[in-house]
Amino acid sequence: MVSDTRAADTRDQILDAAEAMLAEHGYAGTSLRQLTARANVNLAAVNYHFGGKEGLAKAVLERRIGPINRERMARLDALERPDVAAVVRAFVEPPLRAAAPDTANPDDDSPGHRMCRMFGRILVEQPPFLRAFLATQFRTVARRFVEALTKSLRRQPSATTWWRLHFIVGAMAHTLQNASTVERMSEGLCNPSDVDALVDELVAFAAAGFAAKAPRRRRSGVTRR
Amino acid sequence: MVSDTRAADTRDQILDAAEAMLAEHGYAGTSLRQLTARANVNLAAVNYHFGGKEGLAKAVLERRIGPINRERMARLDALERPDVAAVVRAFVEPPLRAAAPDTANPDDDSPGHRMCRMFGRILVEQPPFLRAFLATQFRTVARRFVEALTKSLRRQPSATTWWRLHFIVGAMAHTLQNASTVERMSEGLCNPSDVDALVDELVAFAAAGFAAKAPRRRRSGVTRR
DNA sequence: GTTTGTTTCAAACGACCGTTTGAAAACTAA
DNA sequence: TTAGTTTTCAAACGGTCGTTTGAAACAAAC
Repeated sequence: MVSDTRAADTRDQILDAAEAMLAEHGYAGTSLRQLTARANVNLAAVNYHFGGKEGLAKAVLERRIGPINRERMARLDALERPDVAAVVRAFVEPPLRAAAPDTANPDDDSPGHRMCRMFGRILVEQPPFLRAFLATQFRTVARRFVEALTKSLRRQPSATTWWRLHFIVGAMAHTLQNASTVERMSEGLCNPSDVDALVDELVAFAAAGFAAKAPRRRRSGVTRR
Repeated sequence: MVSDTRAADTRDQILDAAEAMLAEHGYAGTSLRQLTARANVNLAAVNYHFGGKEGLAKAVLERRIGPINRERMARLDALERPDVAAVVRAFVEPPLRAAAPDTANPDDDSPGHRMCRMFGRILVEQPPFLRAFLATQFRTVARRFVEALTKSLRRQPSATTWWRLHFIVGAMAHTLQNASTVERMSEGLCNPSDVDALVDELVAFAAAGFAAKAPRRRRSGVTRR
């Protein structure tokens, strides 16, 4: 055992650079050569510390997902009377909030922004080797929130419940990934940097959507499998 | 001018193969060699017909986005009394519906499924060179729907309106891309192949979210730029 | 048949990819 | 200092990438 800072330093530099590049170019679009150059680290360090590109991606995710999911759980547990909006907020706020931890110096390359874009990106890209990993990371959280949401509405878990949680994840991921798009299209009306407002918007939208009456089941047409 | 079918055939074979591979591996993850092998076409044909990989990607998108956006507009125009749900449906149904054009033979590799996954994938990946292209393709549609939605609620266009349209796009894109995830996590409760049900779910969710009371504006914290 | 223009094809180009290697360097513990 | 371990580094490996090239195959016009 060696209490060395060299290794930890390069590990962190690699993780930070990887987060930035995954946010911008995705997994397939990120090369270890650009990455290590940016991190001022030798190319072989990635394989030495993380075993390869896939291991690096997992480590990047692990470093962020854990704390966020723990905070989600904590917020959920802390709710005394959990109405829909509160549960939705417990679900969407931790990841969105992590986007702007640095209110004093909020620029586009702040760690929070990078982390957020990386998160949104990976959530939708889902390289094959990450599917299992992501599933284990999110399964229990998803279950608990589906439970809490159905209970808050005094309903039974159903396909509608799962669909709606899925929609919320999609809205969040797309927002994290493409915040600048909405700003451009709305010609500045929307300001993605105002995280408070963004969280309020998403919570209001998602809570109302979640509380909506479930669509009546059609006489189903084709049902495969 | 030569009225030849050779050229048109290889063009279409390339486009079909590209659609399938973009759906599965995204832009950066798709190689022209695998692509041309799958299309039974010479490697150089891509550069000959489309000028390169980027030109091919644009052509793949152009072939699908045009019809879908035209149908969105047509449906919007056809609404006599456009309430929120109807407008939302006019927006989300054409792309989702295009996922299952072949009810007689609906398997996972149907053109609709492939197209849909490609669409969802590109919408969130947004390779840099496509950003301008996508913006022009969607700007007018987005404007018209924001108009229609605000009118249906007798409101003024606001940041909230744009945010919510953005959320809907995100929910849709994420669903197109990760339909299998929700099926797995819900342990079969959700069946992404039942497009009718899926459209109803998304419309109910999105319409309710859109009609919700706008969140009251906080005393804003940081407002950058 | 010859000519002209279009489309296909095999081969190669240079560049970049992720990974491996073996030695040098840095550090710890004795 | 010495021995042993951990970490860095330059170099190279085998492959795949997108693109280019020049000749062959093809269709139509003369």
